[in-house]
Amino acid sequence: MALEHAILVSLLEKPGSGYELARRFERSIGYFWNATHQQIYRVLKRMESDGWIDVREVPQQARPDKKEYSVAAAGRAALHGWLNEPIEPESVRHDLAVKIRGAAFDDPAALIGEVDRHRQAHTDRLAHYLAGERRDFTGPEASDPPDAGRELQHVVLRGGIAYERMMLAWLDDVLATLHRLAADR
Amino acid sequence: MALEHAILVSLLEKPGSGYELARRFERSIGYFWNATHQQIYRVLKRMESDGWIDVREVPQQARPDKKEYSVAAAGRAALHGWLNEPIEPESVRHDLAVKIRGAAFDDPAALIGEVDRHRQAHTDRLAHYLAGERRDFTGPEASDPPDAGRELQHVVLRGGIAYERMMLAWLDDVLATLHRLAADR
DNA sequence: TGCATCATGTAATCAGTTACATGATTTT
DNA sequence: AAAATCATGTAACTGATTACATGATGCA
Repeated sequence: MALEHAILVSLLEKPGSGYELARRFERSIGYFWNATHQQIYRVLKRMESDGWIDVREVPQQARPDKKEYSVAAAGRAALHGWLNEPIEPESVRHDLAVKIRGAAFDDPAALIGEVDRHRQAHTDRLAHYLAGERRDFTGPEASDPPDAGRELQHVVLRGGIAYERMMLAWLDDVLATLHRLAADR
Repeated sequence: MALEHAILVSLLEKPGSGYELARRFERSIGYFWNATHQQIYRVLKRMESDGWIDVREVPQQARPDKKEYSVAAAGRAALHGWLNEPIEPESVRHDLAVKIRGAAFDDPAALIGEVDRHRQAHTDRLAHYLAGERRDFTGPEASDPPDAGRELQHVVLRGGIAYERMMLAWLDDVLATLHRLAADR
């Protein structure tokens, strides 16, 4: 399990409340890791009682108070342990691939709309990533010594960009195949 | 949930036992959907009691008897329903991406070995896919009318190939970044 | 007045993983 | 003699999803 670790990394990058973490998981981090607020609150509670994170009550005006979490020494140690422990190259779950193979036993043409929707979603994500890259990773080049955090965030973002581009190309391939099957029969 | 549906598709492509399904999930299908035998046996039982699949006891010589499952009318209907119901473009979980960002708060160089291991795993998978493509999708071209099942299986396989190629290129990018950070500091 | 945002949670259920369990045959 | 393959399952636990619940402020 690694939701704990994803939270640790996010809190090391910037301390924040459960609510803020949930929003980060919806946006940036959420593209390679997702979690709902219910899940996050539960895990934060466990992490706190395990001494991985510290809490600080932050009173706010015109807003409910929030609990700001930050990483404690034990949390850093836990992250260190996890980083030095091998993980399995993840086996993905591509629902869409199952649907495509399933379409052989149904109407392939009926899938076109669905694939189009996915294509649109990936187009949007790609645009979102590229905007983020332009915002955060252009301008003042490599400081010396280089900022490791910045470099590493950038390489992860480049991964997201490569993934979306690959998906778009593949979805075009899928659409061409579906159209071909719909045409000649 | 879609394990049921993945099983339906697999059984439509070819009826088989729980054990055989588990093996298919390890090999071909397992690259875009994974499931253990325990999970599969449980789901098969539920699907059977829901009337989605039929069972046939197959006695074998020199081997334990097996239960061969095949898709019933209700199962086909369930698949049809699922195919015509939109699914969310999946949010993936990239543990490795979390580790890479986490390395900013630890030693980036320590991650090199791990990333190398992943690179090797993806190289192996790519080779496996390409071998499968050569075996199953070369030779006698487009029959007329084309075999929809074959075409759709091929386009899914092309997706797997594109994914592995993208990952290899990205992991090279990651390795270059890690080496750079390890060198100048 | 109604909806969105900020902020936190509980409870129930469902899905997935790990461990345990059995037993024959075939291959090294 | 030991390990791998074929074949099926149960039990316990952990993780994830969905539904329910509350309550203030600010905007249209």
